[in-house]
Amino acid sequence: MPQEWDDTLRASGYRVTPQRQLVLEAVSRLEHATPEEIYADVRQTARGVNVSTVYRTLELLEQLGLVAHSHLFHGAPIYHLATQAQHVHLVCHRCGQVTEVDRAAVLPLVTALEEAEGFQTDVGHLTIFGLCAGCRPAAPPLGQVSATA
Amino acid sequence: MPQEWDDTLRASGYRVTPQRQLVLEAVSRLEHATPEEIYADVRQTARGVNVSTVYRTLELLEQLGLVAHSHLFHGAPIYHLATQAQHVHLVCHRCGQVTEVDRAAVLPLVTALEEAEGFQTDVGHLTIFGLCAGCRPAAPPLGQVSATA
DNA sequence: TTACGTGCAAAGTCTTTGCAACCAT
DNA sequence: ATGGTTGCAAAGACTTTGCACGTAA
Repeated sequence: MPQEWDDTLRASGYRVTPQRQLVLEAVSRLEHATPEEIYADVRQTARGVNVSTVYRTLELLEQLGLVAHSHLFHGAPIYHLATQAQHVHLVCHRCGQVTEVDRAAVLPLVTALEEAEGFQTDVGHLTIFGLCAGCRPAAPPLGQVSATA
Repeated sequence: MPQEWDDTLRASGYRVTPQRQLVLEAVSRLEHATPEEIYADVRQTARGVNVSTVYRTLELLEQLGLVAHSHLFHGAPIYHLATQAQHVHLVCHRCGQVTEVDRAAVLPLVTALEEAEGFQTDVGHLTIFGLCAGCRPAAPPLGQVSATA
């Protein structure tokens, strides 16, 4: 259903504007982007668009359930289409690489939390930090960030 | 070993100062606190301490592996003692309650990611969003944030 | 036509940085 | 004594807000 976004807007009493389309397209194209990146992307098409519009639009689109965000890095919210929300982000502490894994990978977790705590996990909002296959050492001590003195 | 923090500092060539002690105590006492909250707490004891010192100290203590932080809410880093790092935070979307569960609860996840992706999960950094037992409805549709129009 | 949405600029929040005085070692 | 630390204030990064004009419906 990624084509009826405009219906969703209108159905909720909001207007369909080029800015909103541009932002949604940017989120779709970039897949994982900060407001700033989305802003930059949008500007390549329409120079007039303002940052505040991007923020306001992202907020609206999130309210409507069209996009979602997670906090992958320090202070930078990352937006993505809600239709891709049902995956989990793996973020590598060392190289910063973001990998997506299917929600199936975390089903054992969801089940465990459900049983142990009665907690209903929001899988689409889940971000997992650690070391990716390429960065993890052979015998990894699960270390903290190495001090730089 | 929560008493040898000063040795850790000195061993790494850093000085032991009242400010650093106060910040560490605040993190310990508050358990889950933002820099702002830590600052407020520290000020109750020593009025002279400055915000920038709190930030600098948190950064240092994190480098040394004495404290750690996670991103629990919108843009707000939450600090806690690294000795309590090996637990997972469950954050309720509706009531905001933060629950801690033992890392054992996520072992199935860690194992699954290890096998499927070769990804080494940093359990201490893991924050899971969802609905807590008290907030989840009987037949919960895992909804987005409700629109306020 | 009507009022929702946008651009613009200013204000706000949170965090970082430069520098001289200060104090742990 | 000596250089790591701190306080202070200013700068920075990111996000929000007020208002008048533009525009979707």
